Amino acid sequence: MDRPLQIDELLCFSVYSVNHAISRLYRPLLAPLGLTYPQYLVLVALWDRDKRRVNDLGTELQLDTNTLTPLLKRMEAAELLTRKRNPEDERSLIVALTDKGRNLQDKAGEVTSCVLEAMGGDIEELSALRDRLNALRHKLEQQ
Amino acid sequence: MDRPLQIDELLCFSVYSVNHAISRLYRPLLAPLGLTYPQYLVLVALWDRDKRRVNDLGTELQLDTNTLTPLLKRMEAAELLTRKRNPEDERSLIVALTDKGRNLQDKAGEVTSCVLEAMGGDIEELSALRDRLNALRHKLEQQ
DNA sequence: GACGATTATATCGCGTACGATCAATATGGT
DNA sequence: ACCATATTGATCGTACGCGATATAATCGTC
Repeated sequence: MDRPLQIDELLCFSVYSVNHAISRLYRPLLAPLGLTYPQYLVLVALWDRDKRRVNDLGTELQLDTNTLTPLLKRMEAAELLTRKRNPEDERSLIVALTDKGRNLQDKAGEVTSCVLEAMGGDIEELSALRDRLNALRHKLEQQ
Repeated sequence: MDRPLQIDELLCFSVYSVNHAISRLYRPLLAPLGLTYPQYLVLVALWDRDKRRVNDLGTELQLDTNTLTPLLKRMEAAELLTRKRNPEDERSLIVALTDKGRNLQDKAGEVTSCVLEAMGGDIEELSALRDRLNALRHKLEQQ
C-alpha cells in the first residue's frame, strides 16, 4: 500500500512531461515566425494588453526580471517590441509591441489550430483540463 | 466568437505555469537533499528500475543525452550514482545508484507528503488530473 | 533637502532543454 | 577480413528559469 510511486504515477511528472511535449509541439510551428515558446507566451500577453511594465508582464507570466530582461532584449532585437523608460517614473520600463509584433497575431491563429488538432480537438475536455490546472496553479501560488 | 484567447485561457500556458509552480514548490524541499527537480525525477526513475542505459532513462523521462549527460555527471559528482561502460556493449553506459542515492528514497517520502498537502490533498482528484494529463501526453508523443 | 527604505530593472552564475554535430563501438552483408 | 551503416553517448551553442546581488530612481520622514 505504501509502495513507492513509479514515475508515471507522479502528477508532477505528468505536468513536467506534458509541458515538454507541448514545447516540442510548438517549436516547429513557431520557428518560421522566429519565436521560441516563452517568447510566444509574452506576445499572447501583450496582444491582450499592450504597453506594460516588465514586472506586470512578470506577474502574469510568473517570471522574474532575471528571466524576462534578456528574453525581452532578444525580442527587441528581433523588432517585435520596444523597451522605453517611463517618463513618469524613470525606474520602470514600458514594453510595447511594434507593428511587426502586433501583426504576428494573425499568423498565431494557425498555430493555435494546429495545437488544438494535435491535442485531439475536444474543446470541452481541454477546457475542463485547463480549468483544473488553473485551480491547482492558484492553490500552489498561495503557498 | 473568434476573439483571441487571453493567456489564462490557453491550456498550454496552464501547463507551463503549473510546471513552474511545482518546480518552485519542490525547490526548497529538495535543496536540503542537494537535489534539483529534474535530478529528483531521475532518482524516482532509478528507484523504480536501477542499472539502466542513458537512452533508456531518456526514453522514460523524454530527455535526450544532451540534457542527460551533464545532469548525470553532476549526480555522479554528488555520488548519487555511478556511470560505467557496459562490458557487453562498450557503446552503452550503465547508470547505477550508489548507496547514497538509494538511501535518499526514505527522505523522499516526506517530500511527497509535503507536495501532496500543498496540492490540496484530494488524492482522487489529483489522480484523475494525472490520468488526463498522461492521456494528453501520449496523444502528443505519437505526433 | 538629506538620508534611509522601498521599488524597478539589470546582472551574474548555475542548471536544465534541445537542435545540430561528432566520435566510438557494434553489426550485417559481401 | 572489410566496409558501409546503425547505434550510443558526448559535445557545442543558444535560450530559458531562478537565487543572489547590484544599480538606479523614487518616496517618506525629518
